[in-house]
Amino acid sequence: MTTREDEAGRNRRAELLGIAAGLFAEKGFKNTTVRDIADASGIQSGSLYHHFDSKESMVDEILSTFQEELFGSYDQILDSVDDARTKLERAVQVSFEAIDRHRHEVAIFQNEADYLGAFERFAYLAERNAQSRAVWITLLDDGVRSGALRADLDIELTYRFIRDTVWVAVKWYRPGGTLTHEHVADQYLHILLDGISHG
Amino acid sequence: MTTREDEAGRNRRAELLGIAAGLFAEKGFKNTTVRDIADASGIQSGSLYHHFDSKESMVDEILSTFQEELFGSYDQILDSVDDARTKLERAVQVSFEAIDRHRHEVAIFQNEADYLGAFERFAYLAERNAQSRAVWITLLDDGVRSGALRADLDIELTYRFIRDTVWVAVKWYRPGGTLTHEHVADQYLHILLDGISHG
DNA sequence: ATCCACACCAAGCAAGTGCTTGGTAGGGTA
DNA sequence: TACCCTACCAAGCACTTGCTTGGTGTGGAT
Repeated sequence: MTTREDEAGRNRRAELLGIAAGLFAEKGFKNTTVRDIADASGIQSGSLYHHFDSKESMVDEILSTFQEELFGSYDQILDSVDDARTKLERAVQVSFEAIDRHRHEVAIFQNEADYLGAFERFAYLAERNAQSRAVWITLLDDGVRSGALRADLDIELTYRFIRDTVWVAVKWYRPGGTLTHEHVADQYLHILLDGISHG
Repeated sequence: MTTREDEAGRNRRAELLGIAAGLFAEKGFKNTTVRDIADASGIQSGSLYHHFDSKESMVDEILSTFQEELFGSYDQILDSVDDARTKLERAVQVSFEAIDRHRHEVAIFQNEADYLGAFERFAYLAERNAQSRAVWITLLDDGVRSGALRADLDIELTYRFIRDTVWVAVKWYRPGGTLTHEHVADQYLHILLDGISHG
């Protein structure tokens, strides 16, 4: 009942969720057993059910918490007064930052969205997907309209290429390695905006 | 023993493998049960073991057969007398063609390479990965050396971006839809080579 | 007519799955 | 002291998993 106890409880929850997120990202949701999570946490599998209703509710909490934060960042960009090109650049940068700071969550979303999306409980995943598409399409449309981007772009395909290439980086990017997420974002924007061909 | 029986046997094998590939691609290898495959094939789960040793040997056959074909195509490109830019374009085109013709196989490789690669039996997956990297790095190096590509490219990052964006298209590309794989390859090469920014 | 290989079925086993149950040690509260 | 709450354990239940076993019907060859 006291504040101290609540905090202790929350910390333990967060700790267990972090361990679960790492396993879900590495091995997949279905392929990670409750016993795996318990072993990695140093407790018995049954004890997890003191903190969580089910394995499903663990991913649920992991994904929804992360997405709330991510889309908050996107909204800030859309609401800003920057020009179209700057907004596009910031959206790419924010995405690579998310990969840097929340790689487990990003990986889980990338790998499990299709499977989990089939359950009613995870219907919000499809909504977030549509929301994400809306963000990028808006940025690209504004870019073309303002003259910052080529007028002959296939917007839909361009959106898919950006989305895919950004998020799939979670498969190889490792924070603390030789590459910073800022550097990766810069290089990617250079390729995306200017191409790789000479002149 | 006769040729006719062999052919019938092989056709049935291929048919069952095709069904299995579709399920593995859609639901994941571990997440697809032997009973799922049997149900989709209209037989009992035990009957699959008349044709195959194990579930593992099914993916094995699916992946190794596909990779043999794909890398044959890459080798043809490397051995050709085309200039560097043409080779790069053809490699991209061949990859999108593979997505068009073997989407299940591509999807399985993309999704399961990490998991399966941990087993000795699938060590060849890591080798193929290295081989693929060698192909792209060669193409990019030649491109820079010949002046077709920008000299300031981060080759390693560029390779990752190309690889990721090409193969991840298997997640949304559907043969027989409004987009042909040739169109997608063209658009992608346009973005990759010239960028999306105006002028 | 007999044989036989092939493709399949019906039943079930051992291991692993998510989750439940009844209980306990320990620290804070009244 | 008596009480309660939190975080955990030990055991196990119902179900699913990959795979095995012994058997059956059928079509072609002899």
